[in-house]
Amino acid sequence: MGDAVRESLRRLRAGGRRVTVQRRAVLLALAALGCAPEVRQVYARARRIYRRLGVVTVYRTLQALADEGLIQPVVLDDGRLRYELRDDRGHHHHLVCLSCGSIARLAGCALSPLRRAGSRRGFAVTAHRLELLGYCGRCRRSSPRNAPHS
Amino acid sequence: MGDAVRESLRRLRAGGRRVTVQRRAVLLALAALGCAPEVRQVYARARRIYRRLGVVTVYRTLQALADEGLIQPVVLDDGRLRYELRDDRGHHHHLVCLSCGSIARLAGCALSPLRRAGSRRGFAVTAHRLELLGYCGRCRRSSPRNAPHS
DNA sequence: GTATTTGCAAAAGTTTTGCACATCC
DNA sequence: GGATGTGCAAAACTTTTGCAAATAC
Repeated sequence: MGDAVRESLRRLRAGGRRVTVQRRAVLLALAALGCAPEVRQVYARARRIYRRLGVVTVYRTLQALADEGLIQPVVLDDGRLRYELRDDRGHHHHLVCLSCGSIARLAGCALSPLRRAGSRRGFAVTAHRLELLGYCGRCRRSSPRNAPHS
Repeated sequence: MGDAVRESLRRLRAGGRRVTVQRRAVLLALAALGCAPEVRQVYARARRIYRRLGVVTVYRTLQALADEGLIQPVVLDDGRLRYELRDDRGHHHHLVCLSCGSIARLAGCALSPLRRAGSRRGFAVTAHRLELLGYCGRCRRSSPRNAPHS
């Protein structure tokens, strides 16, 4: 089990929540899946770890983990619920490939001019969401596939 | 009827599509609603213009209008489908209030550093999506309400 | 032992599809 | 007249909720 998962379980317990096989499975699935998998993917993966897991439990577990601040909800174009593990590399955005749907991490965040634009209009910016859409290296080399991530 | 709506109808016809009461009603609703209303809001509003309108028609009309490039799909945190009229003021982002859910237009777009970051990784950025979340002027003045837009 | 968590079934939503009828051009 | 659109009902999905049984601590 990865250190990140072990640490999450510790913090879960510290938050007064119980550690169960189901929750461990969901965390392991999130760790294996990387950037912003959707609930159904998490469910499928976690079930390979604990066969008897139900979808409902996955929804509730993800909600609980988000409440504890251990995972981050992410919404992309398809509008489906996605979550990803928060790690010590901190805040980041995503590169979403329009051809194969792959999602990669993009460090860095140059939004100060936009935040200022918000302030000028009396709007206090406390968070933001940004995704860059386009074509990943692999798809640019081959002919683009027909299945955009939406 | 606004010029924007009249122009949209013209382009719709030019695209080989038919102009119907329903489509006119949907366009008028979009024009009245402004930034990124969700389908249900469009439906409610359009029905005030043409009583016998069905939701299904709204979904199909919005899809058709988007295919013609007359409206722009927008996805926010709640994951619901939203659309807004495209106008000649061009590309823009949104200021979304976490307290009252209001959505305002934010002109300007300073993303070149991020686009470059994408290119460095072999990713060709062709589009992006950005929302700034926070509290609008009205909500900052009063005590924030309990109903975030999600 | 007790509060928390799970799983099932069922509900609540949103969005899509099939098909007969209407309507635009 | 013929292709395009509409409306209804019903399906397909995703996400939420109620409740009895199971389980963590």
